[in-house]
Amino acid sequence: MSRPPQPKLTTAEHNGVSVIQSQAHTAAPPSPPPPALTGLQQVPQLLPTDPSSAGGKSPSKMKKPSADKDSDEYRQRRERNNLAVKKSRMRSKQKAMDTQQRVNELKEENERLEAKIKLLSKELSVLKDLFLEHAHNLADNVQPPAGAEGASPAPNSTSTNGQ
Amino acid sequence: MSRPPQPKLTTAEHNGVSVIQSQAHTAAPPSPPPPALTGLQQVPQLLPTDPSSAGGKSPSKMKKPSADKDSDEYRQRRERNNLAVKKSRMRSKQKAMDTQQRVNELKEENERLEAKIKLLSKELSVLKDLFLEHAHNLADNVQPPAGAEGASPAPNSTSTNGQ
DNA sequence: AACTATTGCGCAATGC
DNA sequence: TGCATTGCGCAATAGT
Repeated sequence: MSRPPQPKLTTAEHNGVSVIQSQAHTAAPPSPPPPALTGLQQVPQLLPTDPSSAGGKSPSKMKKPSADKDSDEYRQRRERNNLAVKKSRMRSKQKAMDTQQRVNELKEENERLEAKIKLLSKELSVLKDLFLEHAHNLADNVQPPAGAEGASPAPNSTSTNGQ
Repeated sequence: MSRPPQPKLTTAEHNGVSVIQSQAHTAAPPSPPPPALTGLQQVPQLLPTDPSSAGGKSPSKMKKPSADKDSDEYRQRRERNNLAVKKSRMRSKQKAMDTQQRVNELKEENERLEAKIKLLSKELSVLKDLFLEHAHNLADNVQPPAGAEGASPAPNSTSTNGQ
């Protein structure tokens, strides 16, 4: 909502982005325009009041025969719009970049999560095995053979995880 | 006078994409262009050869003073470039959308993974608890009357334990 | 009704 | 040389 209600013409500096708005949109390309080359530029040269308008239909409509587009307000509006356009495009681009970045972040997180899953799965499987073993021991026999291997040496401390 | 751009309505039809290259790029937006509105168009009105060019260096260079932009090859090149531009922009936009979609997919996957992690964690915790319980039983060995958990050294001998 | 924000488009410079 | 990208301005339109 930060909309500077007052369109102060002149070098407008909205944010940190400097928008050098040259007076005429003669375009100010990054590289110095070759002075002797392509001295062409879009010369709007619009029609002041449409000379060949069909037979003056409803002649009462032009407040100012001399001001339709060739000056003043028109120019001002154009300039404002140009600024708006620039801003909008910048935003758009920024957004695209942000989205891309988000993809990267999400990808990373995904990997992390997957690793974690792997770990947990492993732990689970180990515990389960131990359990089964135990159950077997209990069920199979009741007498612990002296040197029974794989029996139940000692519950020991579980590996525990490292969450 | 020179209203050079006499863009003969070459209704250029390259592909399926109709590029109505009307006389002036008055733009032919999707919606029907108001016939009686905005009779303005960017009239390129370029400068023939820039009179103020530095001293006529290598004067021999203009094959046709009358053909620089107002016709032939120029127009063709423009048209091509316009197509290229359109294509490029379409691609760009498409890419942006794809990226956005990717974000959504990744987000979903993320949620899935997290759910899985939660599940595994729970399972693990259950098993661990069981284990601990068991360990206690074993450690306490013989049935503790009721609340003799302080410690019962009991050199034990793993035996006679009824679950 | 007046503005800004978006969007499609063409032009030209520049990057391969 | 030719297509691809990119910045830019114009105009139509959507959104407030």
